[in-house]
This record gives sequence, C-alpha cells and structure tokens, in this order.
Amino acid sequence: MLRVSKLTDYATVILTHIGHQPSVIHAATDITKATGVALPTVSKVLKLLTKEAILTSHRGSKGGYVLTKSPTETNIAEIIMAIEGPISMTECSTDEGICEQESSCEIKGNWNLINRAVYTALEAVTLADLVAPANQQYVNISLPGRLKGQVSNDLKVEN
Amino acid sequence: MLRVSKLTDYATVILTHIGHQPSVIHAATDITKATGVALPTVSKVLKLLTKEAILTSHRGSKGGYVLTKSPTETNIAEIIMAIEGPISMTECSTDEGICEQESSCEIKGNWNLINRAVYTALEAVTLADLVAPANQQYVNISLPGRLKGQVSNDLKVEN
DNA sequence: ACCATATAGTACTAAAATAGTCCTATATGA
DNA sequence: TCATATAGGACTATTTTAGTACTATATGGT
Repeated sequence: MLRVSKLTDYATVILTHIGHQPSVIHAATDITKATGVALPTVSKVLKLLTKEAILTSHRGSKGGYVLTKSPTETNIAEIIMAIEGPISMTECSTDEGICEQESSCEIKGNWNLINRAVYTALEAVTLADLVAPANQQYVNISLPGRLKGQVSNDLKVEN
Repeated sequence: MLRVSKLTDYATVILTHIGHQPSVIHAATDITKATGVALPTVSKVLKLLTKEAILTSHRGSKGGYVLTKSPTETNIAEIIMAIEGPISMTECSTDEGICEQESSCEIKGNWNLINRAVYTALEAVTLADLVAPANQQYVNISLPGRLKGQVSNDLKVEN
C-alpha cells in the first residue's frame, strides 16, 4: 500500500510536538507524556533522528533534544530517510546485483523516474506544514515533457 | 524506504512485456518464459490485475490476457492499487478507529496532503512511459500556496 | 568528587506482513 | 469430449518490523 513504517509515523508525531516549542529542550520522558508513545519507542526514534542530524541531543541532567534546523527547513523526505533509509520504490534502485534480471531489465530507469517524482513531492512538504493546523491546502503538480497531458491538477485537501 | 512490494514490481515487468505487444493475447506460460518470473507468481499477479480490470482475461484454450485500456491510459497509481490496495502512507489514513490517539491527532490531515501529492505523482506516469526506452525524462513539480517556496524544480533523470 | 539524570549503543524477542506454492474448479476452442 | 488455460482459495515459509531490555557514557548540580 505504499506506506511508511509506524516508526516514521511516530517520528512525525514527535517532531510535530517538538516543532510547537522549538526553543525549549525536550527530554524523552516529556515527549512520552505529551504524545502517548511508549518510552522505549520514543527513545529509538529520537536516536535515529539525532543520528541523521534532524535533532541535536544534549546529554546529562537537564538534557534532551532540540531541532537542528528550523521547522521550515526540515522536510518530510529527510525524516522518512532518517528512519527508513534511502527512498526508493524497488530494491534494484538501491542495491546492485540483487536482481538476476538486472542486465536485461528495461524498466529500471523508469522506476528511477518514479522515485524521483515521489521524492520531490515529499521534499516539498516541511515540518512547519505539519505543525500548522491542517485546514485547506492546495497542491499543484504538473508534469510536462514526455509525461505531458497526463495530469495538471489543483488538488484541494480538506479535513 | 517507502517501497512497493515485489509483486508490484513483477506487475510492472509483466505489464511492460504485454505493453510491447498490446494486440496479441498473452498466456501465463508465455509471460513466464519472457520475463523469468516463476509461473505461480505470474499467475497470482495476473489474477490481481484482472480483478481490478487492468487486464482482461480469456479462458479456455488459446486463452490469455490482454490490456483492458491502452498503455497511455493505464497509470502507475492504479497498478500499485491493484496489487497492494489503497495508496496511503499511514494506517490512520485508510482505516478509522485503529489509532488510539485519533481524536487528538493533529497531523492526520497533513498526511492526507502528502498522500495526495504522492498519488498524483504516480498517476502521472503511465504504462506507455514504462514501455518506452528510458533516456531522458523531465519532471516538473511545483507546489504553490501554503507550500510555496519549498520547491520548483526541473528534474532531469538519466540512465 | 559524587550522584542523579539523561542520552548512546547494541542485542534480542515477538508479532505481523509478504512471498511464494499448491490444489481444485470452471470455462473454451478444436 | 478432451486438452488447454484461467479462477479462486488455502496454506506455509520467510522476511521485515516493532517493541523491549540492558549496559555504557556524558553532564550538571550539590
């Protein structure tokens, strides 16, 4: 179903919480109370985000985590990558030599195109967008060139 | 890693093969020989694609499968949905009542936005694009409105 | 200097999703 | 009516993912 893992979902919840108060330092225990996500899980997510420099950690008493960059500079693509690794839809796009048909595979390059389109869409949404209330948001995506005529929509997303 | 299942990958390989000769009827055994994918697996994929009307089947001797629509009218989004079900990145986007925090969840609506952006990107690529040789392809994605200033790229994808 | 507090790192276990296979029923053309 | 080919369902093994636990290390305050 083309989904992200639960850990990634937790990551967005946690980062949204931190994003509401970017200037204060957040300990793992505080985040647990605020989000309802179990402490070991919160801990795991925070470590992954820190490793990829989305968060910056402070050890010791009065320690915790803060955003490395501002919410507007932190996008969804890098959050997903921090938790799940490189974004690609098929194995052959990330690793060489896994697929026996690799040499004769004619659609590998086309998957790369799809990967890139999806990546760009994800890169365009930032943590600031998640922190803000979701009312009406407009997204326009158009693909010219060889892909012309397929789509050119203004999408209106409400809830 | 935001990936599709192997079955979906097989589906694109199989559909690409059929797309090369849209006017002839393809039996499962022929597809096995042409693609190298095991017969039971090919069979399973073909059934799923037929159920969602991407392929049309003909039973009996001299039977097989043909595309229901032309390659230009068959897009990646519907292929993924045929194999994997609805496209959404988080469970709460498809099913109600799964998440305990649902009532207080503030980012659900924003995931819907992301889902829609990804869906549109996938909908824009057709089977005809997979059948054609992948040389240079240009994709332009721009997100105005609240998401403005985040991206406006011409992506060049080569291989 | 010591100690309480908080993150870092690693290893392990349980659960869920996925892949792949097999068998039987049904339809069709020669 | 028979050989051929799809339809449908059930089942099993494998892989991935989630979640937990434990030990080490760093820091600030007393």
